[in-house]
Amino acid sequence: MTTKIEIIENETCPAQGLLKLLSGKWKPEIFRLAVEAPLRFSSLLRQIEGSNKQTLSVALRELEEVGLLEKVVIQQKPLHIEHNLTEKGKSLIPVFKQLESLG
Amino acid sequence: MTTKIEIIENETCPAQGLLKLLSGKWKPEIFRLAVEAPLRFSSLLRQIEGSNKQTLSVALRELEEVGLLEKVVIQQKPLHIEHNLTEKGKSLIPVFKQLESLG
DNA sequence: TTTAGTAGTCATAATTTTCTGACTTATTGC
DNA sequence: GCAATAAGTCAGAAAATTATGACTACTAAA
Repeated sequence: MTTKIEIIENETCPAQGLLKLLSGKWKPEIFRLAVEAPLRFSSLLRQIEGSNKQTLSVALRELEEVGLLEKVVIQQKPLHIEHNLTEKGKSLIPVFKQLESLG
Repeated sequence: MTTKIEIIENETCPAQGLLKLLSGKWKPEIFRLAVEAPLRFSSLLRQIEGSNKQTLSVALRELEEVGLLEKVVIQQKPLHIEHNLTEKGKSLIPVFKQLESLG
């Protein structure tokens, strides 16, 4: 977490950046759930047991900052907020699939 | 680091495990160098600037514990120790390549 | 014999990441 | 009005990760 995006300096390992985007205690889980369906904050909090508001909030923000998720405000009566995979986020799905096939 | 391998419990995200193997400040870099050539502790320490003995030592041990690297003692006069990619380790190379092609 | 290199370990310290609980704003239902 | 849900923020505490410096054991060279 706190993936200091501003300091991308001396990035000698090209895969390291991407790997960092998905490191952090809950990010892979968040990503997996995002592949299945749009994310809602409060249901995420219920789905990922052991997690907490603060960390999920920061993780979502960071995943958005690096362009893997995007926040969508659904202008309806109760005003929903969804966090969806972006195209960049979707491009990571095959990598995930590959990781899953190993293990 | 300190990838508590014993506690693999409630692993709901299948890719999370693999992702964790390569998370940690220096592991992706170590992995990348291991793809290029067998690793030697002291040269690794020189190659990865900003790193330190302790962390590298723990990272190497953990990468070995999860079966991505293997320690090979070369019984020659000055007694060398090499850390090489295992088959499992090699199987991750395409995933790395994919990660690099994105970014 | 003193120095240098390899390959580490150990205890402790500093830094980062994650967690807890209180609090906020807005809307809906009773 | 009062409680509940959604979607958070904030400060501070706790836990995990990473870094530092000292030290070990062995070999080899000067």
